[in-house]
Amino acid sequence: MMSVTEQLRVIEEHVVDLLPHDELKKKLERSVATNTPLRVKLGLDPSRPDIHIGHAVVLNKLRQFQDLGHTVVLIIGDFTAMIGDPTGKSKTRPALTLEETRENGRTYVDQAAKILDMTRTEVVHNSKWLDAMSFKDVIALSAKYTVAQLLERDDFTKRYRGGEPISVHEFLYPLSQAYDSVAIRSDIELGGTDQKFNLLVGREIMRSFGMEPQCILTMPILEGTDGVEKMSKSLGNYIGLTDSPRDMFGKSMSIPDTLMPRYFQYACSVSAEEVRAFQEGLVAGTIHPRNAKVDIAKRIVARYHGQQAADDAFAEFERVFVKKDIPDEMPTYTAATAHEPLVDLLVQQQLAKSKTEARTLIKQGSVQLDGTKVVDLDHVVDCSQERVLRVGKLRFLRILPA
RNA sequence: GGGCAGAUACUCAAGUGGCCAACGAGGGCAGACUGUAAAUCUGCUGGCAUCGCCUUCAGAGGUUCGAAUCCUCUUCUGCCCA
Repeated sequence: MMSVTEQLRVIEEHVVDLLPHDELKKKLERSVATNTPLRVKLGLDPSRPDIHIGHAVVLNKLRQFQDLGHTVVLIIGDFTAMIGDPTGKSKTRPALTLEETRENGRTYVDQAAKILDMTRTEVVHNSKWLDAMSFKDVIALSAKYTVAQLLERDDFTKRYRGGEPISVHEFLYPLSQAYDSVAIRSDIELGGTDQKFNLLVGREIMRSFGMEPQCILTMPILEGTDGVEKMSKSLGNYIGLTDSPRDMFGKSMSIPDTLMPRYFQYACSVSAEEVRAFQEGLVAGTIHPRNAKVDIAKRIVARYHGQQAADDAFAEFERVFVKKDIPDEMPTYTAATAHEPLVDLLVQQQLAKSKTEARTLIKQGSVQLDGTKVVDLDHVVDCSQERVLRVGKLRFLRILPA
């Protein structure tokens, strides 16, 4: 096992908050002295099963803990997901059944396994202890915290001031998450910076249960490919861990230039020195912005699909977007008849949502057949031979004769 | 329990009897340009259809030649008083 000083150096890299620092040091010292790994907690929300490179920022940090010999405890929030939404952002997130949350939890863990060492990972469901609590237990738990303390949370404050509704059960989420820490005897809990409040509640609750409080560690919330909102599936600005190499590469290339340092630092598994060199190169102009972005895109693809896939994705990108050629692979459609009206074809193959949209696309000159723009709204496609239909920059369809 | 205010398209937000498929902003999509699916500029953004028609402004009724706009009830939300 590494020395405490060395461990701290690794742990601190790229983090936003690490509180309280000296408590963690003590825990590490004890861990080394007694040869006992720390229990490192991460809670997962299984209401959305797909994880993206934003989640990966925290998962990478967990992996570092594992490489230092510590134990990761993944808590699948199946109980909390059954009840509904904690953030209040989406007002009517549907409550899931226990089975759905279990299923989502499984796929989540499968994806997390791309990053974590599963031999050093415990996976638990919080329904195990939360479902077992009686109403009396819940009241006893909620007596340990005050409304004023809960209202300190940023989004509660904002909503309260803004006259937006806050349901009582939303107050219970931080408490239930805190209780998770009690249940698994957490030494340190990780999360995004948006979780800071919830993580700190965990400390208070653990203390009131007579336990040594956990330390907390937060990682930055990675912005999505739009460069503004945080990365999330529902906003459609995410790069999924299971995205194809082509999509991963293309999405990476679509980030704003200003975001490149962030992505380089948090999505590319690089050292602090590399980050510094990268930023200096950009500022000094010795690194061309486009090459910098290609570098980032390649690293991200290589991280999840391997170097070969990264090189292929780059070559494909060059061909399709720089040379305006057509991609290697695209969806195919076998024509039902020899002649099909273009508008119907677009809708039927989901290249347009409605006929009106299909007509708009044609009018705007976005539709190409074998590289030639089609502007006739009533165009009938001759499907007696193989054709390539293109809509916009991204959507392709190979049409095969009947 | 009482009083007041509000509910508009993906989001925010105008619109208070006809000129409203509904201003504007964001988002999304597309075009031009480019170093890129970046930035910038421009267009489109309910559906069907080559005039035009159909379905929308929380829900259900009603008034009217005509309503997102007026009335009644219902549902939901916020604020104040208790």
